[in-house]
Amino acid sequence: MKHVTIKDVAKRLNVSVSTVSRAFNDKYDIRKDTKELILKTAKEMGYHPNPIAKKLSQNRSLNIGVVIPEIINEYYSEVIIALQEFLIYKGYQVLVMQSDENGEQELKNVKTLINNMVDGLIIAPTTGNSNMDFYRQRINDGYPIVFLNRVDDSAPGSKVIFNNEKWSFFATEHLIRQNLNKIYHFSGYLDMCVSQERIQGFKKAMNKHKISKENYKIIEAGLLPEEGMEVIEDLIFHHDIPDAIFCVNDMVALGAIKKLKDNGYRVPEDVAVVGFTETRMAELVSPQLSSVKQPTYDMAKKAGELLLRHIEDENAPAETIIMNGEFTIRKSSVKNSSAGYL
Amino acid sequence: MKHVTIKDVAKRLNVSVSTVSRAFNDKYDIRKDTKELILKTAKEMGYHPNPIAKKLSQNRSLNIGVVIPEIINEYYSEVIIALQEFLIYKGYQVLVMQSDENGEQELKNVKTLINNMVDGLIIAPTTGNSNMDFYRQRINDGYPIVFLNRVDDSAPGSKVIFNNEKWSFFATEHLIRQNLNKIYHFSGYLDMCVSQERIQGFKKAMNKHKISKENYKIIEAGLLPEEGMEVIEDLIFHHDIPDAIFCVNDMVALGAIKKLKDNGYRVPEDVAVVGFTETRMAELVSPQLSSVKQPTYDMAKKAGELLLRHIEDENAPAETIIMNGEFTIRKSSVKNSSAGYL
DNA sequence: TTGTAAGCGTTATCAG
DNA sequence: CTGATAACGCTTACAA
Repeated sequence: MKHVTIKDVAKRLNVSVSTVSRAFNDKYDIRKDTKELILKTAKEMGYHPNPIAKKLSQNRSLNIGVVIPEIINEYYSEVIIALQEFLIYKGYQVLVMQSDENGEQELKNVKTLINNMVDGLIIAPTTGNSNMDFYRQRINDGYPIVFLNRVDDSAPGSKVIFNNEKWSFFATEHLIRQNLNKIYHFSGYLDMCVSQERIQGFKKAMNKHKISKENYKIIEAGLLPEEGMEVIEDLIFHHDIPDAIFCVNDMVALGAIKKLKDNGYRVPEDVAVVGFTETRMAELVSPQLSSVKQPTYDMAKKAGELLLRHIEDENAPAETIIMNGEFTIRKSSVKNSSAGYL
Repeated sequence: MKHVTIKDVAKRLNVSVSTVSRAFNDKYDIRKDTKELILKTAKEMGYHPNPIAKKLSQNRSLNIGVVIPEIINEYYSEVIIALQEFLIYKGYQVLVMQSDENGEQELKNVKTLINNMVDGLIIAPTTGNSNMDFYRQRINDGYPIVFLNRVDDSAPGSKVIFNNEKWSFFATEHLIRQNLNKIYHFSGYLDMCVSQERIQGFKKAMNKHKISKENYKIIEAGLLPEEGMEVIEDLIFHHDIPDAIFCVNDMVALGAIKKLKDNGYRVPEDVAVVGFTETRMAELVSPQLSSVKQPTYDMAKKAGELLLRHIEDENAPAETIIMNGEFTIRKSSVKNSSAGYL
């Protein structure tokens, strides 16, 4: 099973390898009929240019590395789909590696990809953003990196992020406007900037509506359903059930709803619940889950575009793109549906 | 930002490139202290062997291609995680491409990966298995390919598959044993072998228990929640609601449950429902969903092992590994919990 | 328009 | 044990 090489084709046609090479890269002058002949026989012989050799000689790989915190997460699945669609169309391969929400693994992934000569990286950092110094260095060295989500304004270089604060604010206001008394926020891990931003939005809404501190709470939950459940169990244990809960994401919200129901609380009648980062499940559960939807696909694509710009032009300026979303109100958060919120 | 190369290191230490190369590949003789010196200075200089060059000169890429039908699916997320874990540990990179449940895209993906000189492929074919002839050819040519899921016994080469028929049979029997009268199966796309196998298991259970044909039905739904919903709507429209439904997967089951509830049917009291291929959601919804669990992680890992065997030994015999699972009974399928099924 | 030959960063063969 | 040097398959000045 030998690979057919450029030499074989050249020999067969009694031309030089450069001619064959040129036939495959139309930026050089070459007579039209020789080109066609070469392309035709090459095809017959089953010749495919060897990308590895190409990479070596061109010193670029046409590969883009994508590093995500975890793959078992609809959000990042969608990111990968979007990135792949766009980048393959642009002639790049997409190499995906996942860090399992672990900073060290993330650094390993990034190094592996850099060693494999990816032309650029799109990174959604893990909780804690522990490798920012390393990234800052690379970016200063001129290595094309674009961050997606999971970083804030202060991150170096280009990035595409979601306006978490704003939409967290809206989601919270929706609860406040129903005159609910006690509103709790189940936040993500506190060392994630995304969590912090959502917390800020929550607080801002509380301040704007002059809700006193006794009437709201911010509780660190996490990102998983189990973590939402645990917090609820804890609250039940302390007889401290709020009128509404705004959760850092849908998974935590679904966990919370499950445990509430298991314990005889009705959603939304007893406790209204709102999620974030709409998953496919939001519409499938009952009650259907109110949630903030991010333009995941567009965000990823934007990140891809930005990255290509950096790859193609060393001096392209760093850009920060902040995107907005949508808040979809469904049953889980509307206590009194006659009030016109649905 | 020039890459430091083996030459730079050699020059710095006044040794030859081969010596440096040898220092990094311990299969050759080299004096211990020179080796250590080389390694040390190489590190200082920030040298990393360039995998691309390595690939070119060794004529292998240390890359494995993985082609999956869709990524926005927990099952395949888990597959990727497992494969990555195992293969990275073995010194390989994992390139993932998704076919979006489209045979042509799948073929493109496979060709791209082959052109990129992956050392082998793990493929979970899309619905219809339309590219089997192409794969058969490659396999005959000696190209290492292992199929995962989505194929049946008849597929060429090595494969790791799930015993769908058997576990579909068990799940169906669980419903029959509750003396439910009318049991319907919401199947996957009929041109998927996985669907066919699950249908076979369902039928086998019906035959064994001598259920007459008027009392069961097999309805093609698909793989998505929406498709489960549609079928339910149709049944409601025809006043044809069964006592139990066995669904091809959890997503269809969740869709079905949702629509049933929306229309005032209670699950499991009115209609018992069973899913397949346990997702994280199975435990989160109410009622919790009975489902068959596949050993996804192990299946993927096995596929990885098989592939490496083929890569390392051209003459390794093709193997077919059929794996078994677990059936977890939860509330959604137990009409009378006092009967001891829970 | 085409050919020659150097180079991309490694490994591997063969002398020494 | 170490050094030259020819591959690996392709691109790209430079010549012709």
